Amino acid sequence: MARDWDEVLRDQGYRITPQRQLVLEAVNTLGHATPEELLAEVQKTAAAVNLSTIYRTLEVLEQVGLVTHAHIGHGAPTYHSVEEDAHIHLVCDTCQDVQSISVDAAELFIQALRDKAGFETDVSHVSVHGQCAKCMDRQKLL
Amino acid sequence: MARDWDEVLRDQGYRITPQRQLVLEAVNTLGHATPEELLAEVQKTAAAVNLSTIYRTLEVLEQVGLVTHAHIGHGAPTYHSVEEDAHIHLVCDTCQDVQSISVDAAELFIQALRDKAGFETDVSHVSVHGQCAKCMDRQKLL
DNA sequence: CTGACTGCAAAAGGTTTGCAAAAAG
DNA sequence: CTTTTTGCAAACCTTTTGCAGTCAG
Repeated sequence: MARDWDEVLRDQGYRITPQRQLVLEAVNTLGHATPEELLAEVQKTAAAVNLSTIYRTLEVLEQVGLVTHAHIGHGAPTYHSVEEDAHIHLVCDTCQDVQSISVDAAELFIQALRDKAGFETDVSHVSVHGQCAKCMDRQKLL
Repeated sequence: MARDWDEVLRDQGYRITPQRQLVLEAVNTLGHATPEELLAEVQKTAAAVNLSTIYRTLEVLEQVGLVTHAHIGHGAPTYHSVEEDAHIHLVCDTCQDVQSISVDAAELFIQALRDKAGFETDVSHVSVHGQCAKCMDRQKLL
């Protein structure tokens, strides 16, 4: 779990700093989180850390492959640990709820994209907009 | 093509204004466009139109079902005519290129989401991030 | 006429940048 | 000691909002 994340950074010429460690831990702790939420989490331990450091750190962590992000709706992106199970976001455009499902459901689809377009999908980065079961039901009642 | 778009608006209690007509025409003309691009297009005809009108108009047009939007990457969303063929966006995270493919490739996937999660996908709103064929090749050369 | 719609300017949200000080190796 | 990284403040970009005037019906 707590891999040699510092190795990964060092190998790419990056330095090890408490800020980077804290951001990475926050991503792992929160599972899904926006930069703002990560800031709050990090500041529980180190109140002096700045938002711009969060952004710069996430950029680095993403570059070396320790985290990924996905765009869920209009607002801020959410960041995930790479160690987490890959998942797909289903975003309900009516109630704004987000549910995660296993990537299994998309296996064939992803294969099709690879075959047809030579496109290599970043599985953890897929978000599908639509309407969730709850909101579908609610609509039927009208 | 030039349907009774005014009917659609009127039926929902909205008024017909030149701005709404121009924005709708711009969406149809441009195919894919961000609010800013739509503004530019509209201003070719009516220079006084304001950006906030574009936003408010798009909201209305989307509500009555005359346009849809999809999130492509970090930046601004792009709007499409509903009359256009539904398509899925493949966004390359390396070169930022966007290609559109037919929704056929996703039929089974969408069916799976419906079965497993009761989730009704808004097909024209799906964007898939990853790496395009060109960038995959380029990477192999290194 | 009356309420919906627009333009304008200001605010809000999210992200980026320049710079000097601090810290890593 | 050199170079990266950080904190801070300001800039930036996109979107939203309040308000007074305008226009569609």
